[in-house]
Amino acid sequence: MSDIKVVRIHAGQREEQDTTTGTKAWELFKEDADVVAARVSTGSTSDKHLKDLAYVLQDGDEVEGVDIASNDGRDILRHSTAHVMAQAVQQIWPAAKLGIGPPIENGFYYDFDVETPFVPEDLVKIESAMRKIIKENQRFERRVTTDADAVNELRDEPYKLELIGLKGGAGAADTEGASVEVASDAGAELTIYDNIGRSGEAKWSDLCRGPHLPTTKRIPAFKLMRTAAAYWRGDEKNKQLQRIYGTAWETKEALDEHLHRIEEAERRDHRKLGRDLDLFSFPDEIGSGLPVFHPKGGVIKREMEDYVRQRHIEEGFEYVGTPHIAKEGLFHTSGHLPYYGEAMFPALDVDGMDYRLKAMNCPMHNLIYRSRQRSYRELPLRLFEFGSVYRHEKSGVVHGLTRVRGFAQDDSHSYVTPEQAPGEIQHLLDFCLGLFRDFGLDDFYLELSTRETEGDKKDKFIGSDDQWELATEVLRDVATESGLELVPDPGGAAYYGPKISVQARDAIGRTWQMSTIQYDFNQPSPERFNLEYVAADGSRQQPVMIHSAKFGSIERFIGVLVEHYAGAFPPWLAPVQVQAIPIAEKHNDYLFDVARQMKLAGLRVEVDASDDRMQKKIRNAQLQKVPFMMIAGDDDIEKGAVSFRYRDGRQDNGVPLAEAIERVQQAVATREQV
RNA sequence: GCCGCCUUAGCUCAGUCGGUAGAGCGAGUCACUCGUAAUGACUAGGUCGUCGGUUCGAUUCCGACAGGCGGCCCCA
Repeated sequence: MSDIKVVRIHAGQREEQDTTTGTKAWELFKEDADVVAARVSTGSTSDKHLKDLAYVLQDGDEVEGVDIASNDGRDILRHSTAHVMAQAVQQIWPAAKLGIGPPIENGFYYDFDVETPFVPEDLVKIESAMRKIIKENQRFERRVTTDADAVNELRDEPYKLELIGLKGGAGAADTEGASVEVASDAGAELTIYDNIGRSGEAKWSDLCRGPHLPTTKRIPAFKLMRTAAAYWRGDEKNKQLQRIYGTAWETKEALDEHLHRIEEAERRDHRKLGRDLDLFSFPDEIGSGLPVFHPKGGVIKREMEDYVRQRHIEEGFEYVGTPHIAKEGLFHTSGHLPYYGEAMFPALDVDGMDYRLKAMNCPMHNLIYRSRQRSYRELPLRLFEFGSVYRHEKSGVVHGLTRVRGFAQDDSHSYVTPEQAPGEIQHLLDFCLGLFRDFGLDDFYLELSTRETEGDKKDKFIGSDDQWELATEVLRDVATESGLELVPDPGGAAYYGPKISVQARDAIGRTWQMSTIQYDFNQPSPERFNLEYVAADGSRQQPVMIHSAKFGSIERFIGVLVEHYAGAFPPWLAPVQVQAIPIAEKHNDYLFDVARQMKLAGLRVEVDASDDRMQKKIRNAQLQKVPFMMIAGDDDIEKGAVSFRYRDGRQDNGVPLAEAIERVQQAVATREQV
C-alpha cells in the first residue's frame, strides 16, 4: 500500500519510479555511482531536506538522487571523509577525543583533543590509515538512539556529550558546527552513524545527524591539507583542540583542479606581488603590520586617493583634516575607549597628560561639526578625509596589507536629520557600489551587521531597542533594494549602531570587509558629543550620524586590487604605463625624447637604458606587467614612429608618434583594463 | 593573544649528524649593439633573525624575544 516516488536523474535523463519501501527506494540508487544520497520531500510539508533514505522514507515521500558533484553531494562526500579521518585518528591515537567535523567550503575539518599536537608527518600516517578504511568499503549506517542511550554510549567522548546536552536547548544556535552532529531543533531524533565492516561488525561510530555516503568506497579523492588549533565551540575561554583540514572531491581530476587553483591563487598573493613588483614592504625595524609604500606602490595609492577624493567632492562631501593623536578624554566621550580600548595603542604621556593614537576619526569630525551652531539648512553635512588610524591588532591576525596596525581610512561622516537618513544611506551605498565597479571589482556581497540581543555580549551595544530596530530596518531596506546578496551578521554591529558592509574576496577565498556604512544615533547624543542643529521651527534637534568608508582602508583595498588584477593593473593605475625599450643603445636618445613628450602628456613612462638586450628588456617589462611596451629601432626612427608590444603579447609596428601618445592617453582615460 | 610550523646573500632555496657556509636569479664591472619573454665572462654581497644558556668550540642543541606563515579568537 506504500507509495514512494523515486526520481533518478542520470546523465541528464529524468526517470521516475514508484516503490513501496525505503530500502527498495535506495536499491534504485545504489548502483548509480554518481548518486550519493537522496533528497526527500515529504507530502506533508514543502520542506526539502536530505536524509539517509533507507531508514526514513515514509508513505507519500518523493526521493530524488543527489549527484555527488552537486553542492549537497560534495558536502555529504566531505562530511563522510571527515568521519573516515576521525576513525583513522582514533585508530592511531585511541585516546583522541572527538570534537566536531563538518563540511566547509571546498573541504572539511575535524577537531580532536589529543595529548600532543599533530605534526605534518602525522597527516601522511592518517592519510594512509584512511585509504585502508576506504578500501575496506565500510557501510555508513544510520541508527536512531535516545538521549539516555547516547549518553551511555558516548561516555568517553566528553565533547559529544556536551553537544547532546545542547540539543534543543538554549545556546544550540550559537555553535555553528554543532548542527552537523545533532539536530538543533527540540524534539528531533538523535542519531548515530556506525561504520559497518565486511562481516557486519561496527568498526567505528559517531554522533551525527548525517547524511552520509552509502559506503566508504564512494570517496573518490581526498587530501589532508593542514593542521591548526581551534577553540572548542569557537570560544577563546575554552580549550584549544587540534584541527585537521582536508578536502575531498568527486574525482581525482576535480581534486587536482582544486589543488591547482590554490597554487594559482598563491601566485597572485598581494604579499608576493608587492615584493616582486616593488610596490611596498614591511620593514622589521618599523614594526609588525606597518607597511611602507615604495614609489610604484605610491603611484597606485595616489591614483586611488585622487580619484576617490574627486568622487567624494562630486557626491557632496567636504574634505577635512585632523591630527593623528588626541587627549584620551576624547575617546572616553565618544565611548570608544571603554569598548575598544584594548585595540588602541597604549597611552602616550605628554607633559603628564595621556594622549592616544587615534583608532577612528569620528570623534574629531564630531568636533568639526560642533565647532559652531548648525542649521537644518546645512544638512546633510558631509565631512571626508583620509584619516590615518592605528589599531593594536593582536599579533596573530596581522596579514599583509589586509590586516595592518596603521592605515588610512577614506573616512566620511554624514550628519543628517532623521528623515534624511534613509535617503543618505541609499546614496552612500550607490556611491560605494559605483566606486567598486570603477575599480573593476565584481566579486563581493553585502553583510548586514546587527546587535546581539542575548548572551553576555548584548551589553556591548548601547542605545534603546526602538533606536536599534529603526536603524536596522532602514539599513535592511536599502541593502535589500540593491539586489545584491545580503548575508546577516548578528552581533557584528558597532556598539553605537548597525552597519552594512561590502565584503570582497582575496585570491585564496578569504573575505575582507571593505566599505562600511554605519547608522549612529549614539555619538550625537547629549551624553556623548551633544550634536545639535536648529530646526525650521527654531528647536534644537539631534542629528543622525552616518559613518561610511568606501575603500574601507586604502591599504586593504590596494591588497585586494593587487590580487584581483594579479598585479596587471589597468593603465590608469599602472605604476609604469609605458616601458620604452630601445633595440640597441644608439636608439636610447630617440626614446628619451619620446618619453619626455609622453611625460608632458601626463603619462608615466620609463626608458630601459640598461645594457641588457632588448629581448631581456621585454621579458622584464612583461614580468613587471607593464601595459604598454614601446620599442624603437632604426625602422621606427626613420618613420618618426614607435612599435608597441602590449601586455597580452599583441604587437603593433610603426605607429606614428602622435598617434602612439594618444592611444596610451585614451587607454588611461577610460579607466578600463586592457 | 592562543596552537603549530618557519627565519641561511636583495629574492628563491641548498647545506653543516656541533669544527664560522653554497647555487640560481638579482646587483656591479667589462665585452657584445642585438627587432618582440633570459648574451657571455668576471666581481662584490652572509658575525646563518636578536639576546642568553649548554659546550673546548654553536649557524647547527636548549630558552627567551622579534619577525613571518597557517588556523583559532578578535576585527570600531
